[in-house]
Amino acid sequence: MKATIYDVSRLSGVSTATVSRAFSAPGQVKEDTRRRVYEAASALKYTPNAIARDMALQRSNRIAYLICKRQATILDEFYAGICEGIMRRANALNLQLIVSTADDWRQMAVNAQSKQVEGVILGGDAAPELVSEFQARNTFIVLVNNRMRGFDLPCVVADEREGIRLAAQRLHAAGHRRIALMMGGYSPYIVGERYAGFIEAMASLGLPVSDADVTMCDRSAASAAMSAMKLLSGPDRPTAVLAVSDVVAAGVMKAARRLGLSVPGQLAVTGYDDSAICNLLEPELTSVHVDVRRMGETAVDLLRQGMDGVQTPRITVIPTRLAERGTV
Amino acid sequence: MKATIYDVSRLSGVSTATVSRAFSAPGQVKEDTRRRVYEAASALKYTPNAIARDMALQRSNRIAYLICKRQATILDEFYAGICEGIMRRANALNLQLIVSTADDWRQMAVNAQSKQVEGVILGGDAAPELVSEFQARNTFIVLVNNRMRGFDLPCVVADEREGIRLAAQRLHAAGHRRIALMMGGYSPYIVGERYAGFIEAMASLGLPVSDADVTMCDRSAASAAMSAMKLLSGPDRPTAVLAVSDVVAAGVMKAARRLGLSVPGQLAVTGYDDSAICNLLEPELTSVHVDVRRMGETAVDLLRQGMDGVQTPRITVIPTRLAERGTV
DNA sequence: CCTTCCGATGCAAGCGCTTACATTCCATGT
DNA sequence: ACATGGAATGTAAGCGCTTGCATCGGAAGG
Repeated sequence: MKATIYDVSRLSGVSTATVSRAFSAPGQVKEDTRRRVYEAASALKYTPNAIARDMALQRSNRIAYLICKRQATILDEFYAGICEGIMRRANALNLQLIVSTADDWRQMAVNAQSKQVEGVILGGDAAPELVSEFQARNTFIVLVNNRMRGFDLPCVVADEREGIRLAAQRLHAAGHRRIALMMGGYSPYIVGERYAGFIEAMASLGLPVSDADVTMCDRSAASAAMSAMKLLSGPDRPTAVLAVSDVVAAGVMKAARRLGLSVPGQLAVTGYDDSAICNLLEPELTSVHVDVRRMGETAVDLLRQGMDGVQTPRITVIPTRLAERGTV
Repeated sequence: MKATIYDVSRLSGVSTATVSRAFSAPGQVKEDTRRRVYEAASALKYTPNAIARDMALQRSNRIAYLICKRQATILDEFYAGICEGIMRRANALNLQLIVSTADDWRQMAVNAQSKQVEGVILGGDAAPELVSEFQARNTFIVLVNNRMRGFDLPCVVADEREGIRLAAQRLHAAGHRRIALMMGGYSPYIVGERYAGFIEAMASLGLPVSDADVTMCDRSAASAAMSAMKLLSGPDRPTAVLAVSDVVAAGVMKAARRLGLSVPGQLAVTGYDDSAICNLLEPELTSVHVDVRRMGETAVDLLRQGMDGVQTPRITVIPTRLAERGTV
């Protein structure tokens, strides 16, 4: 039913080899012949069969993006952004992309092989076993938004410390001296970096950090609001909160409203991710911006290069900046 | 390098045909033989090569999800939800999924063929030419969140009218008699349905609809806020606003705050989509819930069946319900 | 006019799997 | 002991493409 290279060959009166070359190496075919082939092809509505091509070339051009985080999926704007970047780049580079969340990674590692996946992008924090599994099947790996010690893998991460530093600096510039950190619900790597960034920034600003001012909560706004209530209801409360995500920041703002604290008047807040909700909150949320799409694109580029045997940098850092709005 | 069916065949001492059967039709192979085959396979870390299989079987098991909406992508929570459902189901049914946004659909239609795409899910409002293009290549099509007259295509849509009706009813039950509708920025189909739903609902509640109470705005919160300012600042203002999306609702709430109107005290608001932001707004937003994931899953099921030649229903309606929170 | 050489083309062998058809095996029935 | 049939297995021909190598044709050089 669908036209094959044979049909084109017959109609144009040249061999299949020539037809093949006319498409994949036009330079090797005489102008005139090439034109005849193209005519025949379009008359037959012929398009090369990518599957057969892959089969013959012994490659699959397939990559996978695994989101390794409990209940974090494409619905999470952050991962969606990365995914968006990955998709775009994959399409552009003619790579098949398989996206999967982590819940079934055990099995994923297996049919990653059967699906002939040549490279895999691991988002969130991947289990070391998973990594070994892929390495054993010598599938090329790129980490995104994570780093793993013990494994020498290329990774692309945001400049977390810088992001936090920018936020802290901004708060300091606005006159805040007592700055609290609210974090939690993220991967060890992220939590680690942001915490370290906070400590560094506070030190360089010459501000003390009290243990009471570093609070853990989970990633929901409700949980954040609860923790924030506790943090903010004391008499000697911080005047600014540096939240680990926009959702947490939203929780903090809820708590502030409940306690009758005006934002930014009596309490300044910064978020992280610069997600869509920043513009919806009242006042609009100042937040650390990361170009997630670029992270995704970079990851694919790295993967592509790695698969092609090109040497790639171990660590690619995507810059962060502060998107200033109304909460400071 | 990678073990093939031949290697397994040799090691286990049976023919490749038997190995093949041991994997794809275990019932046809004697218990004992099957075990030998499996042992050999796992010794060689063999996994069937899906590409070769597809090639032999003359099918690709590839489908595509095209988001046909300017600047709406996976970043839009709504589409992300559908996409999530599609991915899950596609993975479960062992289908390759290609996700692409609409900007390059022209070319997409072409390499959809070369990539051997067997079926395509069209999200948002697709161009009729696109549809014809696919039909010409006889690629099976399923529409999601849209319907197209002139084409007899299976589609899965949410029960928009019911959703609007539920919201209107709820507002009515809370004593509101002057209910405004704020909409815009969506596809003709969605706008049409929701508008019709509004008119229907108001009629059945015995409430009059004044033209002044139906406002158009685009999909951003800022635009919505502006329109809402106008709508709400007159002396004879509506007491409730039924917004076409959560973002628009957020804009309305902003306007209300700016005008000093308390929500829900002096103004009730309902949103649509029941997205993550509902819980972040203050007060939390009452919104129409749609099981988008199920929409995606259903679309894949429909596609699968269609590709298999099974007769499928023309229209699948996913029920909607009202997620009640604090803005009514 | 006849080599020489190179660009253009054709030939045919795979790539790893499935499957129709042929063959072999073995448990029955007689 | 032997015919018989169904179950288990083997044989080999594809699926649509690429590509190393062989072949051909014509321009350039002698």
